[in-house]
Amino acid sequence: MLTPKQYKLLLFINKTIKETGCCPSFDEMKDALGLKSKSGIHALIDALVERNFLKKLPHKARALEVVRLPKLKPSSIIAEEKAKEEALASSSVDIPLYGKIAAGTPIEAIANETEKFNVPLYMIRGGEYYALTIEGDSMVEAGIMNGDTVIIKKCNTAQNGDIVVALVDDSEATLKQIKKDGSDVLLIPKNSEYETRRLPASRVKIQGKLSSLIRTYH
Amino acid sequence: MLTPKQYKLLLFINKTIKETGCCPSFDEMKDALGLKSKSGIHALIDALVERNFLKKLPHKARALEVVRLPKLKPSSIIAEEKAKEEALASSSVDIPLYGKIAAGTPIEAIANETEKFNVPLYMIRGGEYYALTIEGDSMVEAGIMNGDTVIIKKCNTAQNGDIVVALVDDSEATLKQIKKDGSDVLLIPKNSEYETRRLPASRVKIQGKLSSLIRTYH
DNA sequence: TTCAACAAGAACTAAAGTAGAACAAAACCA
DNA sequence: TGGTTTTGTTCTACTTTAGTTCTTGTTGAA
Repeated sequence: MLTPKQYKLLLFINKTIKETGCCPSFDEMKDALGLKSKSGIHALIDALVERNFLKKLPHKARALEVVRLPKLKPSSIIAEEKAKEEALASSSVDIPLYGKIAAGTPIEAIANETEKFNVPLYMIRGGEYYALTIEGDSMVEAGIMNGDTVIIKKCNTAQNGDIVVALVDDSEATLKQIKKDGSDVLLIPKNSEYETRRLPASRVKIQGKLSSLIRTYH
Repeated sequence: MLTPKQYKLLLFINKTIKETGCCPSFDEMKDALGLKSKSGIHALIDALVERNFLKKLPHKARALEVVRLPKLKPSSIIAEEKAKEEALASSSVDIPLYGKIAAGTPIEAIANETEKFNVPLYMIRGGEYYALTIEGDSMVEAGIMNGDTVIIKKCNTAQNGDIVVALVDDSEATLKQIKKDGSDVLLIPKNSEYETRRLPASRVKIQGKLSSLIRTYH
């Protein structure tokens, strides 16, 4: 309907008339819009008259009349709609569920067509995440049970004691606690029936860090 | 009546005018529809003018006016909205977080002013739920660790072997596995260092059943 | 296949906005 | 009334923004 300048001017004219009772001069309008010449105001007014928002008496001073204003939605409604949209956007997100992990195929091999897993947004702040389903009981003493879903934050490095998704020899992915021991890496299961594996660091790639865990009881 | 694109564009124009008072430029419209060229916008606008949804002043900038809005939505738009609604509905809800549980105050005593805890909707189907934070290690062998958050489904009864929130003597709430033994009830911790308690059924009220568990690592 | 809708990009044209100045009409004030 | 001030009009020149037109494809449905 209107260009931004036209709209701004129309509002200014309307406001001035409402407040002072008489309409602003061209100079006042150019100051209000931050212009240095009033010729532009003239063009804007012509456009507003043409679009039937203003009436004017030619060659008369301060003889403008606002015919109508574009009807806006109340700003409260706009704010409400925005809040709704934000709530929708910020509630939760889908992250890929890459499949099961225990010992077996590396994650990237399963990473093609996968399910999505919906998690609350507060679980995933800053970074890229994916989900895995736990298979086996090698981490039960860390409270990670068979069938649990774990949320993994992608990363390449880890600190001693972190529980990570480790890829061994580019072929076998597993979730274990990691510790560095010189040039070796220890992959520590949290189950006394399993044994810690010691591997040269070159054979182990970290594919992510355990970020959270979700378990559902039937 | 209208193609999905035409419908979307018309809505966008209407929304922009209603919110800002001035109508969008071709470039803004192409961005809003995710196009890379504004020539497509031109065609869409022509179509909308032809169908008498829009009026325009040719060769004028931002000189569009919405004549009317369609009462019928293109079916693909309806489908899209449905999908969106479903996504929203299936995303998540807030349930009350009543506090910590271990041994101590009954839940209803803490139930007054509480935090909210946001969980994905698929975790809570049919029934009333609340959340608790686990304090202590009496259930570690069931994979329930100190600091975990558990989602509890309210109920009054349980089956043998369920993990429940049990209220003893109306004064002490605890999360334990439950088993019935004649007129007695067994409250079984899942930690060999703790002892099973045997209580007459009359002293034990069930306040909910363990439904799911959420753990966040630092 | 053929048609209509859609998409992209470029080339082109027109309008909007900016500025400065000159001038004419009106408003104002002794 | 006449002169002064205020105000509105018009013109040119230029830059930026916006709209139009064309060509070339793609896609999906009748």
